[in-house]
Amino acid sequence: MREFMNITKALADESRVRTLLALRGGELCVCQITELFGFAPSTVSKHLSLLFQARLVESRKEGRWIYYRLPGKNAPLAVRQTLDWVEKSQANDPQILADNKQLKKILKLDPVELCKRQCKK
Amino acid sequence: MREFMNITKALADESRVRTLLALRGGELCVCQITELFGFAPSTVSKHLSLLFQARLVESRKEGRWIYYRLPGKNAPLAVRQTLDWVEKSQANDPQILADNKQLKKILKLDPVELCKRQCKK
DNA sequence: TATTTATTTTGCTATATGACGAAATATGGC
DNA sequence: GCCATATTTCGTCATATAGCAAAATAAATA
Repeated sequence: MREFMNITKALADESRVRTLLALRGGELCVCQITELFGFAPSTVSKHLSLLFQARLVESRKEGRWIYYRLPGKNAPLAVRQTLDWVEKSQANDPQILADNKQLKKILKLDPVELCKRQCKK
Repeated sequence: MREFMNITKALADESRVRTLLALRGGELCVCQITELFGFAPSTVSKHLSLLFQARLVESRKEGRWIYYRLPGKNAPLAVRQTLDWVEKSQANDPQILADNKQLKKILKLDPVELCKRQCKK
């Protein structure tokens, strides 16, 4: 139950749901997700931390960057069922479609420049 | 998205998840659910109201009693998928099994006596 | 080693939420 | 109509959460 409630609480915030759907296209570093939402990096980090605790995302460190991604086949059944359900429910939501579009633009930018720019702020 | 977030927020509370699973055995009146949790009736009413807004439960008025139940086949797809997911995930959870056991005892009591007792408190 | 920079942690504030009890709203029975 | 009672609504309090900015970490580079 505890684990399940970690999952439902993680899903009870729109930004976190949008994050999960944004990750469908592949892993993203924190600054790319930050760019997508326009939040402070610390806010995004907190959201990712909650998703991570619920095991709804995995992460990978590469130098100074930390990439977050959806979990693979080896993920717990509960997690996979959750992600299936969320994707099925929201794949065609207007907000999610807009996010996808915005993400494409972000992915075209040089991530190094992107991060640098955010740190200046 | 709004509707989906209503659902995820409704699920982000343990009592509400337990309520959904308690209703698998059939409709229950508010005082029966109140008895199960030991909360104040107003608290239970609020929880049911949130579940209702998310369309995760339906209700039926019979005299002074209001019965809540899981929605039928005519429920929106999103709702049915949600309930399937919750049931699949939690059907064997120890807390839920304990609730089932407790529910059996409650169902043996005369609901009229049950409600009367709660109003005295 | 010192500096830059990507991310997280911490401290803070505003808002949201869960709990209760009291009051309000039905509805049935006298 | 008046009382009893099942449920909801309202007001209040304590706690949880989302947001930010600033400080702390961690890692590449000068």
